[in-house]
Amino acid sequence: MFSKTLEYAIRAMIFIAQKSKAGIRVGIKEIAKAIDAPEYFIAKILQDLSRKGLVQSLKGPTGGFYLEEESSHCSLADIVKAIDGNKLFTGCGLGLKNCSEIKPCPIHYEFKKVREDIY
Amino acid sequence: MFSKTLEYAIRAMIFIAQKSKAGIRVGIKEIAKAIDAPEYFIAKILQDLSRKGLVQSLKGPTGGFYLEEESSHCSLADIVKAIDGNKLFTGCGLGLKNCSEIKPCPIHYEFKKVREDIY
DNA sequence: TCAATAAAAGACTTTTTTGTCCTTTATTAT
DNA sequence: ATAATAAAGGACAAAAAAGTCTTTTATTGA
Repeated sequence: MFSKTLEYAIRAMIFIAQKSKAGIRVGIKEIAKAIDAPEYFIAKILQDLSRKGLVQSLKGPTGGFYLEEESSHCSLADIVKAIDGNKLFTGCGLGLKNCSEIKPCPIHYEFKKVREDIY
Repeated sequence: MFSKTLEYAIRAMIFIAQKSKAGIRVGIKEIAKAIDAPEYFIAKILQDLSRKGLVQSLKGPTGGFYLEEESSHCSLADIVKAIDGNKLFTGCGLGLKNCSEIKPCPIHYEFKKVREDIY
């Protein structure tokens, strides 16, 4: 369903959100341990999400990752889109190029329901 | 959502089912062209599905792939399970090992609904 | 029986995803 | 100022997925 990268990203964002709500910034090591993900790998992922503005970070001692008020309303779909683009929400379930509402593939409407649920 | 292998598998199975309904066996080349998939790759996939009994095949001239009466009732979920195992239907949406009904992950119930829809 | 045909099987190569390490840059507290 | 800390960035390495090619085996029709 979701790629490893996306799984780690969602897990990390949830963890950071919880800590951030309590006013605490968390470092990569703590995050990696808490969500059971490879440290250097989740670091890369968070760097990416940070550049895209979904999470905030601060270098140096007492630094770490946290969510600004604005970022704390980020949805699961926002994370999916930041990591994998929105092919999950716009692409055909069978990967067909010319599938559309007018020319639907055999699973078009069922898949539409699934994708809307994820959203 | 689905891997390329799975996408091709589903597309091929649908195509074979249609042809088979008309009593026609179809060869790899025809399938590959019809579903727009790499010929040798879909060959591998169908060999696998053939071994697992989801599709039938016959070698030699006039040979090809087809569905027996029995196989023609195969569902999309059957194909998913044959290719990817049933991790999509039993695993946690966030990839957590210890997620369960008793100890659900943050998206457990939403994901359950999605997976049931796919099924 | 033999040549032609088409799937099965096995060995590959390429690309993508996943995971790791090392150096640089920014920040803090002393 | 400076030493310690922690994220950012870039360069790799390993594993998995996707794709290709060649040889073998089974079947058919002439």
